[in-house]
Amino acid sequence: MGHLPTSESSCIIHHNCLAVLSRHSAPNVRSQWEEERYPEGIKWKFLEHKGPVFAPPYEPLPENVKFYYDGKVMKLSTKAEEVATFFAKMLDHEYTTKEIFRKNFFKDWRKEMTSEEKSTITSLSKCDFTHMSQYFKAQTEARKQMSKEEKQKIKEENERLLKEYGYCVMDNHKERIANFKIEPPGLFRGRGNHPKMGMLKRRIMPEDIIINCSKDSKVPPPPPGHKWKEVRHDNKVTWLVSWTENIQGSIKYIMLNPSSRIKGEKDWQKYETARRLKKCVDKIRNQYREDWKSKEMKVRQRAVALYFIDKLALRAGNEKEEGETADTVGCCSLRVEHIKLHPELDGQEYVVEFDFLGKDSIRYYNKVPVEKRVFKNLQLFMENKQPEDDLFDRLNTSILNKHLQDLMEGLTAKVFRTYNASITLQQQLKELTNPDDNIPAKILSYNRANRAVAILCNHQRAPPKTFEKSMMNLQSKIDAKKEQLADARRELKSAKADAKVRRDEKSKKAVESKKKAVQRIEEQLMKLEVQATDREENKQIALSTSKLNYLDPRISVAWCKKWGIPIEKIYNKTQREKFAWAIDMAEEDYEF
DNA sequence: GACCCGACTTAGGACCGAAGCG
DNA sequence: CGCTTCGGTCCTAAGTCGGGTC
Repeated sequence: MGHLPTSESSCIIHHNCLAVLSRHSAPNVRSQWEEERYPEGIKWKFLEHKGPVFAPPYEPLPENVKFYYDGKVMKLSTKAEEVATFFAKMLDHEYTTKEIFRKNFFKDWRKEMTSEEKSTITSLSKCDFTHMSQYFKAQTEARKQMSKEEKQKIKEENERLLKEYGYCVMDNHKERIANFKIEPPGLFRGRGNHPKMGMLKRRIMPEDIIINCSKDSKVPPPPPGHKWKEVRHDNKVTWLVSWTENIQGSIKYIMLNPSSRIKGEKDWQKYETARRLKKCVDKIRNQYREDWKSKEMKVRQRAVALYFIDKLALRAGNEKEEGETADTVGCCSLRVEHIKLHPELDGQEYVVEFDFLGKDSIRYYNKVPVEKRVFKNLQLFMENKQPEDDLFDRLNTSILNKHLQDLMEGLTAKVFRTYNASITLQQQLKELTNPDDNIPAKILSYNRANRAVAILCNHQRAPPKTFEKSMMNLQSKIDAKKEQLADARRELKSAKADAKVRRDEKSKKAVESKKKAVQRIEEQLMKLEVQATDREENKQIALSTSKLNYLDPRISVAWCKKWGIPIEKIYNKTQREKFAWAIDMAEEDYEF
């Protein structure tokens, strides 16, 4: 295998290049630099990789694992059996009880059956997968029980695969690939109420695969007996491998890891755009407030939508094809049924109550007081409409983004999310960091600032399955600690009384040690209570998404430098790799 | 301007090994 | 030591947005 360097050292160079540039440069210098290296949309000059790793082939079940139809044992053809195992593996999941899931699955399963199977198996409810399911559970159990040596062997095999296929060379750099393994076949599980749940996600073959690499590279060979769909040499894109998936008909890609030069630069660029927005956001805000009064309905709708995007960090909200995906919306696709207007609510005037499902079917629920003009406009937009009608019927993301482009080069709806997230972090850090705090307390403040952003962006998570239980465990620990404290206090009291009577050194010492014990227990109790609050506050909030995608890492790096916090306390290894550019370039006085 | 497609970013959940705790 | 909890990684779905076509 030709050009892949074995040394890691070649990776280091590019971060320093970024750092050197950034210290002296205004944001636009960078694009000049980029233009020097890559004229008009060229992403690389050299690209070589080993191609994808395919999912392991299907291994038929052992003879003794039975499938039953209508109470009778039935031996399935290999293809039908494979699809049946997908269902059997999900039997415990409530998915498999859902009407749509079952219907979609059964339809696709039947396509894999032989004609005899098809004529026999006519009802999913007569299928009994429990024996298969038990077998897989036993397998999982067996895997857990594996010896250290066996586990080590698997680990080594994975490392070998990573070493062989997990890297590529792009323009003199050895780079880590993000997802070099092809997605295995299985049953599609959409998020939320997805109309396609349960459909068969088919096995991807070399014949489905488009390879992208440079002409002067060593083209990866397809597996023996197979051919690639196509080999192309397109240096205007960053992907190495692509294929078309069969559920939505969309294209999937193999691309580089976030630590790569190409991703890092893009990330940097994203934050630079957000910083440019910072410079003109006041002007833009004044503008959209003016537009609330416009004679043109289209302009008013645009201005109200933009206000929501800015104030509430809503997503743009592209139109979606009905029936193809879960019914979710963003700002421009809000419908009348998603908001309620309250002229007065809980002592506040002009409150808008939002209730809709956003990306990933995550609920957005918020009651927001808005300015009178916005409120009146919303009333106007809703006049003579049905609940299922679009709130902004004269607006879509393309109109909005074209307008934004006129306000600032490179401005789109999502830049507001990046801008507001980053500026919020910066403000919150300033506000919450207490210089006298020790390091753990400062980190707590950091997490609080992070949390403020996560709430703004509505980054939620399902409460961990064991949340209630673990909360109860924690509570009983707290209760136990309280009792312990009460005991310790009683002991202290009696020791004091004792010392008063005896007046000797020994009893004085006893008092001192009891005092210390009380203090220690008080501290432990406080720690537990802080932990409980923290956990409760974090119950439904996911911090990682904003940390990874919305917060300019230079803010965090600067904060760490300023307060002497080791960067490792804020970013783990993966995150440090992704944000290497920022760690290199940000000084303690960095301002977003 | 509606529609479609391609390329890319953003997203939450499953899983698993390590750390923490009694 | 055995249990629970935590944190990191992997996985892949679901968005955004620009460009092309008609």
